[in-house]
Amino acid sequence: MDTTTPTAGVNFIRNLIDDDLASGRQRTVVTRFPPEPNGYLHIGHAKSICLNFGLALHYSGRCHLRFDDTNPVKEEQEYIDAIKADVRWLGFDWGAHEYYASDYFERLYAFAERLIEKELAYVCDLNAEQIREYRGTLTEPGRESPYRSRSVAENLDLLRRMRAGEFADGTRVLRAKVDMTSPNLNLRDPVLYRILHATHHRTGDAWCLYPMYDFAHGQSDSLEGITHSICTLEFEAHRPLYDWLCEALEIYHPRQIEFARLNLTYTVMSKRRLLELVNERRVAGWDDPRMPTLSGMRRRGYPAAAIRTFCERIGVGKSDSIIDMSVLEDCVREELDHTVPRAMGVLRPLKVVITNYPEGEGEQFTVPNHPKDSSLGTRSLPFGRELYIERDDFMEDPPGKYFRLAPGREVRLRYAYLIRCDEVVKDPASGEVVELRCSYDPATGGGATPDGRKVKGIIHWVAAANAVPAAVHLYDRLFSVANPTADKTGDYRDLLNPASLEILGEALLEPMLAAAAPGSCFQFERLGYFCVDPESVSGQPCFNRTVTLRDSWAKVAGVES
RNA sequence: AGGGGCGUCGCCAAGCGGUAAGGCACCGGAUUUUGAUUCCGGCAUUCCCAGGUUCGAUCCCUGGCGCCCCUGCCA
Repeated sequence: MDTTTPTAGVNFIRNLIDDDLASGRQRTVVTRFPPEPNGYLHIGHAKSICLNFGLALHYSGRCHLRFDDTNPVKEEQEYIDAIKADVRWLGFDWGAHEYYASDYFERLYAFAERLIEKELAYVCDLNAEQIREYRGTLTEPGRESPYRSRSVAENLDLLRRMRAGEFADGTRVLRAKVDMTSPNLNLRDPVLYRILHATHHRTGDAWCLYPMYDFAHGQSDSLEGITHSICTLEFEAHRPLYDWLCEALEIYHPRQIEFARLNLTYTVMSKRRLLELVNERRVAGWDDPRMPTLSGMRRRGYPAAAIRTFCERIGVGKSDSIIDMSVLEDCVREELDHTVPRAMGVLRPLKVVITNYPEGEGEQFTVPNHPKDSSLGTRSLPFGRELYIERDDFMEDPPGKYFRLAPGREVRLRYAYLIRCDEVVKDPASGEVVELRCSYDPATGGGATPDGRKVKGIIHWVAAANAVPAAVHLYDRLFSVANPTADKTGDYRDLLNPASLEILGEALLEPMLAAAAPGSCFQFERLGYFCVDPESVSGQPCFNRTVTLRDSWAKVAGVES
């Protein structure tokens, strides 16, 4: 956590908690992260996780992991497993505090009977459509259900028979008796329980009656002694109901606090849409490196520490916002720059022959693995007469500020020699440049420049003799517009970036990279950060580009073209 | 004349009556065997608008304007 600025980590929620602690309203802080296991976690969840677990850490309290599993038709064990793995990977530990709303089903049911006994709930026989009609509209009050005044005995009998499975799905619900004329629609006798003859991933067929969010979430919070129940803005209108239920049930009453959910440019952040992308095969899966999911980012090579820094940096507020992707990328680069070893890799190879270098010979240069952190050690880099350089590092007719290789020009081969381009060999048929014939200055080995001559261009390279062939996946933004869901009349899927994935099959890497372990990350000098794909096989590695390096040349070149 | 919430630099975000923090982005410039990193410097006389209270208002009051959320037996 950044402690260099006095306001780091401070937000309105911290202020509210400080007040609660100072006034004696609370003595400790207990938060919870309450995912529904119906999809994979994304960076928006990371904001909530960092907030809730971060608060617990800051106040020496605790944070529970609670699965909000009240809708069996959408939830699966697969999601539970993935969510736990993601939270752990992000660096948080819920200890023994792993809970499930479904573990409270019996107690929740008892709460329902208590509400009926207090004449604050009733079984309603209206169907879904009728309930909607009776609810009224935003500007007109609703009407009371004809079943609203059933006796306690009848309600209890009906609810018990509902639980016993006597009635079909949709035929009856349990409703809270609040106020059908409330301007807050959530208070117009909200549904508390619905009949669902569905098998639950944890409770099996024990129940055919399942509580709604409003009758499960706050009650679970209460049972667990949550002091601050932090959720996103769309639940603000539910808070009066949250409060009403705690009062009606006369149970411990946590405080609900709402904050703005995270939005990021060039991506989408709803589980519904992410599920669509997965199901419609527009991406390779939940962990596709282009996805804003934690599993996707992990596969992409984003370090967990970078995501934590990001969540700290963006702050917590109540205004709808959309964070620029560059903020996240900056966090990723910062983390990787400090921690990751450098390597040489050529993505789009162009053959270079050093004509004055002795044939059949070679040498090894000992080079540092990190320019500033010597603790990362050194490695040996082979050099020889035949090399490969990046195609982008040669231009036959370069523009003004280009200072890489061109006919007659001299550049430094990083950590090796100065070379001059003497001749350009082209494919006679296509005119494509296929080889460069260069000469080197033997006095400039290992970076030396005895005569002090100024050579601005430094390019990366790989010796042909022992280059490792590799596949490289280049990832770019998933969508081609900053806010793909802004236009409500269009389909966000039409805005997918067709160039979000580019597969390079002919990259050549330095020998050391052949043995790189899956998941390990490197900076390919001058190109960006790359990590070994988890499904990569040894000897024929597959690298994912995590993020490019900042490229001020690209800006200049872009302006000139 | 439904209710709730929000409006401080291009994007986030501090600020809580005493005269606009910070980050990202952007623009310079220095160092550099990565056009990277690092480092220096620039970047809101102004806080949605209009009135009012006050010696003094981004912070208080009044009235506008704009955006978001709520009419699932989803969460």
